[in-house]
Amino acid sequence: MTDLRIGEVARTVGVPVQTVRYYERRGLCPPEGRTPSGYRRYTEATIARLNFIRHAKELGFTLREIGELLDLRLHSKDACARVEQRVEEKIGLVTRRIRDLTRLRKTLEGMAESCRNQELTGECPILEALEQHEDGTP
Amino acid sequence: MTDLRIGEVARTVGVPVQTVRYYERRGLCPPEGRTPSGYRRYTEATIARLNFIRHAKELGFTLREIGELLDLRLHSKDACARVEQRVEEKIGLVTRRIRDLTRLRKTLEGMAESCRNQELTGECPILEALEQHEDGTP
DNA sequence: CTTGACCTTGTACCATGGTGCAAGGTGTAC
DNA sequence: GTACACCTTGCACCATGGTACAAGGTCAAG
Repeated sequence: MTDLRIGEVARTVGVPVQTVRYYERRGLCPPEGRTPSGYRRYTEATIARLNFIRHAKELGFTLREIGELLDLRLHSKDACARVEQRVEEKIGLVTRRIRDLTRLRKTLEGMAESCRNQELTGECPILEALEQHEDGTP
Repeated sequence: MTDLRIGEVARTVGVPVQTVRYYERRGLCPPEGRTPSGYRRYTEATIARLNFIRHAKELGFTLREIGELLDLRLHSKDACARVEQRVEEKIGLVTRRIRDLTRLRKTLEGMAESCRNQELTGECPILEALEQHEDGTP
């Protein structure tokens, strides 16, 4: 299995090569090494990494957070116990997001339901629906 | 119930006044009106609105998306049916995020579990754990 | 009627996450 | 050896989401 150059990995995951280099500067996807002439060498692992980054970005994680998630993987050989603690932190973060999104979805579903039922009144209960959303960020 | 000035609402929700004005420029929180001398007038509703914005931002929504969510509320008097369609779209978006985050959490939980079990091997199964995350964005 | 806290507009600046372009080296194909 | 696609670095520019600052008006207290 020969290694890949930057253009190939970029094309595969669908990002510009500049973005790959930008992520490298941010420490998110270091190349495997360099060819004698200075070209960056990558493997399939980089493609998985870039797909993970793309995915995590859509979920609202910052590049910093994504880096931390990826570091859980990179440093894994060192100390499982220390890694585990950070994994638990991330689980907490993700759980909070899921809970908030679930709450938001519930509100939206209430709105849809209200819309369906009250077409006659002309006054959707939407105004109050979002008001419940005030507690927030524990 | 007298109305509020920008400093009061900003202090209440914990954002700088400039941010409130920025959100106004972005169409996210228009003032109720102006005093004769030109001060912006707000009500409690603005505070709910700003809290919603703060909250939604933490969930990874862009200001544009937040504006669309808030518009569902603003234009609600017009046409419930049209609103309902957009609400359903948002439900779809939120549902997809919840699903992806749930998947990520499952992966993280697997990582934590592996860490706990395999402290002897020195080789956490973290490297494979995230690989499953490749499908993605339907 | 001045002081101080607050408001106004306008403009400039910042960090994050890219995107593009110029100038030049590489590498294979003809 | 000369196209051509691809790579390199470096620097400039962009949008988003703010944040800060200057110059000036408002208003209640003393």
